[in-house]
Amino acid sequence: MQILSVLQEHFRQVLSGWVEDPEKYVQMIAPARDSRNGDYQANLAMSLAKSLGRKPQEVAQEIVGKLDMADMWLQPEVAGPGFINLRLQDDFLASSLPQVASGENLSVDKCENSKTFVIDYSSPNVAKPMHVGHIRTTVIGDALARILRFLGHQVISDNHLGDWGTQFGMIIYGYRNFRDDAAFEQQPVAELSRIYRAVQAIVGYQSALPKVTEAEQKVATAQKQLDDLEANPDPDAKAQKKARKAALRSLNNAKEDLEGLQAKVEAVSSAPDLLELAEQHPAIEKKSQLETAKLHSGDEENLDLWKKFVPISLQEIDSAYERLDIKFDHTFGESFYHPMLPGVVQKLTEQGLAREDNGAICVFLDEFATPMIIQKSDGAFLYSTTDLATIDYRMEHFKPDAILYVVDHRQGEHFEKLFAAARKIGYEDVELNHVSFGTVLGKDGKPFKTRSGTVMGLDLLLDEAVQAAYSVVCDPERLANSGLQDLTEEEKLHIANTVGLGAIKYSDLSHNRVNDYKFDIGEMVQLTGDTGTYIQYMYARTQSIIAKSGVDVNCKIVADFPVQLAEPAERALVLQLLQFEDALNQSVESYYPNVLTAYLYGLAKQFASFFIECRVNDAASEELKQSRLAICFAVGRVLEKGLGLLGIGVVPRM
RNA sequence: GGCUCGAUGGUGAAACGGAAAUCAUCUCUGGCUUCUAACCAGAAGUUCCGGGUUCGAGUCCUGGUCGGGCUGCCA
Repeated sequence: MQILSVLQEHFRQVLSGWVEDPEKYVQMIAPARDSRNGDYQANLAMSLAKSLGRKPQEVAQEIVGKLDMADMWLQPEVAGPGFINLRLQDDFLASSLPQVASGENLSVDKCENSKTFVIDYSSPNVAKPMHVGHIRTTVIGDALARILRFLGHQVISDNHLGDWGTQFGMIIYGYRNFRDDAAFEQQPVAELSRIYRAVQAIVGYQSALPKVTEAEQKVATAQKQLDDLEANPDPDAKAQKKARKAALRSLNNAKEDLEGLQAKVEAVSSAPDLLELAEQHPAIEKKSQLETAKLHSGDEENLDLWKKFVPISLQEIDSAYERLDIKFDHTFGESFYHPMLPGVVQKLTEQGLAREDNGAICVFLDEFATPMIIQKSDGAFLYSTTDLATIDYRMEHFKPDAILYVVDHRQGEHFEKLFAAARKIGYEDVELNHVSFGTVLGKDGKPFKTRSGTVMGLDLLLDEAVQAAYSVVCDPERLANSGLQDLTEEEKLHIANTVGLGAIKYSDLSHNRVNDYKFDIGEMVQLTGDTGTYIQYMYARTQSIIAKSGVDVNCKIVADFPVQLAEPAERALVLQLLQFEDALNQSVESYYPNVLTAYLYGLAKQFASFFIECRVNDAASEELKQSRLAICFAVGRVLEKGLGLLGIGVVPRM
């Protein structure tokens, strides 16, 4: 049940007919941050008093006097400047636990106004290797889809594959000119990947090579400027400082540019086979672009190659999804929308929403200085064109209330323009939301991205996480100390897999998505701290206690166990269990999965306190033992379900 | 230049405008050897700086500083 909404309803009844905007005040009720201030707190009396011109404490008292909530609450208390502190009755908590322990949906109600969501996430480029950057969109999108579904919403997940991009020109060119037939026969995925990387490296090499000298000069110039500045400082100290800073900055920029170029050159010049190819195939970028253009204009040979390559690349992508347990309802890639693009441009032009400017077809938007270009001067369409076609398609076929785009924050402006254009077209009722997220950084704080072709492929990354999990969780000494020496190697591998993959997902989801975050596998699999591993471990402990109880604990039996809340740790734990639904709702309100991870971590920690303070299997009485078993069982269910909604599995022993 | 996002103990993070800023981690001290010690207690802050709004500001507004991103034909 949603305790918060029940509580808000009590206040709504008191406030309506008394104040103008009761909703505004009802929103000021929240779970107490500190248990010393009750279970929930209403912080509305202060601001209400202000608008009424009365004393806050007096107003708080009056509200408390009018509240009728003896059903499940203790008498509210007014504290401090006018806080109303609310505490649930122990009887209510105790009698509600069986619903969590036995109820089909863990006492979570299906929401009343179910909405239809289209969630657009993951969207890898076919034929480009997947890497760490794809994890965030995939994991966040998947978690949102699962949570919204569990709450009773209709969710359509759509993987907007990049299957029509310029990478195909590169692969087609490479395939024609330097494929290894035997390799392609045996391992087509690997061979295509090799071809793609080779062409990409050569493109980088050929474009970087002529720029190196210039970049070196820029570094020298910047260095000289800085030296001059230090030799002849500006008499004005402040101006000098500013000028020096600017000079230092441009020097650093120049150095970074140069290093980037050198890395690209180095990547090829240090590999004799690539160097040879680079010399045999000058202007490979241009040639690749021609192949792409041919493909897009319907050239049959290239189209045949495309049809041959796409399923091969998809195999690799699908195996990653399988490992991560990710499923989509639809996978409409860019190629799916390609035939609709001329129509989109034509329609917008006819409606007067788009017009030609400098050879390109643009949609001008009042809020933006630059237009959204929907057709290039060479006639080619862009990402924005495809996105508009996609909105058309989704609105027509899915009739959604909301479309969520789980895409990194660099595309913020693109989506703002896209949404503005969509509204102009007439899609005004649908919620269009860019669920943006920050960059994944390496341990050094720099973007965890490809520098000179040294990409950490997704598969390797997952392997590494599983391995790290194995060494932490399956450490022989630990297993011996924990009574787990009987685990077979197969079981250990299963545990490491669940823990390793869970660790990556949890780490990603537990960070506020708008911030950048550092990707550190070692940290993620730690058994202490705010990690998925810790929560999985606490789950295993609930199961371990149940297994040792000698009682066949299951949903049906637990429903009849009497619940006692003698210890503070028991009460706090049960309260937390009943707040699961509140946490889920808050989590999807603005699409922040870290709200749910924080809840689960809190629950796990609360269970750890309970574990220390409340003996279960040698409790003072049989009734107390049953009560505590019911609590353990409910905690296990909520942890399992909560992690499950994040796409993370559990194991009974670890 | 314009737009935009960020800055919180040494490190990494959390906090619908609410009370005394919450956790983890490192280091140090002290505890158990009890259903898995993966635990418990103690030691760290001018929430980047200045103004403002508010009964109340890490949170909102404004001006700086620093950093990331975007900025007409990439996605």
